[in-house]
Amino acid sequence: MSEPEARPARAEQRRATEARILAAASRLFIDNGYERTTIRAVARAAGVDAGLVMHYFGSKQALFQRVTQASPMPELTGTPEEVTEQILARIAQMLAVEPAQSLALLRSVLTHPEAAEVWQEGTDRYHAEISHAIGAADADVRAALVSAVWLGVIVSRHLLKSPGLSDAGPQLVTDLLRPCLRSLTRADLPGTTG
Amino acid sequence: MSEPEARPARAEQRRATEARILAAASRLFIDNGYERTTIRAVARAAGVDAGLVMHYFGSKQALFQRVTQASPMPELTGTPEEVTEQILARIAQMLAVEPAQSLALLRSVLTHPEAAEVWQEGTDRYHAEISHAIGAADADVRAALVSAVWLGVIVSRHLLKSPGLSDAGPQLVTDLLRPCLRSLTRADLPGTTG
DNA sequence: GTCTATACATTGATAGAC
DNA sequence: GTCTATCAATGTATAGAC
Repeated sequence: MSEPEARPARAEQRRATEARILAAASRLFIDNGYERTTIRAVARAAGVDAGLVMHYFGSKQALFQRVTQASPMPELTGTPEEVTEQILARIAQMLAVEPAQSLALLRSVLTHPEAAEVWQEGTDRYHAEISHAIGAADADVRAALVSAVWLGVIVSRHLLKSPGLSDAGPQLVTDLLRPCLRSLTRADLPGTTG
Repeated sequence: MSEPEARPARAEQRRATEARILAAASRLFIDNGYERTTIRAVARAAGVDAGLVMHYFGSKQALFQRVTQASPMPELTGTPEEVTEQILARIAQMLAVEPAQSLALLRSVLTHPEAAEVWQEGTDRYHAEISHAIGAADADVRAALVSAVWLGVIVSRHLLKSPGLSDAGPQLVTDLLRPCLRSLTRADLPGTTG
């Protein structure tokens, strides 16, 4: 093998270009979804040629996977109350800063089959952990509802940009959401004082 | 004007064909969304030609509007408790039978700009009514959260077909959802007995 | 390592024959 | 009232020049 240190700039430049393409693709996938995001548009936004994008990532779907692949989430474990707080903390985090990978996936989850599949896999483990913490007969329904609430809040805020929710502070939102999620994760209903 | 009663079958056949096209379009828009639904596929499913679909509806977007135009919903009004029950009743109804117009719109709400616009208009009035019933300082955030929960539940059940939620009975779901929504529509938190 | 040129399929939409 | 033929545009993906 000849001098590997002779051309360190080559690999570095490649990584830089690749990063620019990924950033541009992420933005476009988040804003416009899978179908409406074209390779040409990604290339233009990244300041490169469309052929180069294909050369680096192979296909549009592969590029999408690279953008949406999320780091494995930490486990949800403990009592129902503890799990609820872990979920609330996670929601607060996703409200504070835009979760790029999740948003890119969520934007296309209703219209791109591959995105729906990845989403399913992710929520399956999620459901199992919540359901296990609840431990009631209808735990699976409750876990699904917790997941549905979480989905609705993130989608409404970041993607639909619902007025009144996109401006609200994470602290306020999680405070309002706490009793709501508590009622879902507690097997015994606290009773409605009506 | 010559005999208008001579050809009653003409108009009737046209209505029948139009109805078949609308039914096919509805199914495809619900299942695949706006982008992935092609005029050709609609025509094929309806057993007619693609040109005929264009001739009847003018454009793909016009066809989409015809499919997604919903009958105006009844007002939400009364005390927070009453409004909550009205929302729960509406959710129960949408869980029992597939709400075709809403689902066609919801499937594309994240990826089709026109769908997002129509959705916005619909939820604006919704928010105003809920917010008015709550009448607290953070009423707009609460109303947006109620809407987010509603969105998450319907999407999870009918579009994402979340296991554990797509099988559950409407009665069980609304019973589980009641304390959750109550906590959002009551300005005074009932307190978490932890 | 980057870009040009292009093949190939599919789309929405139009014009006109029957 | 229904269908055939076609247009113009756009998409992904590939081959090859620089």
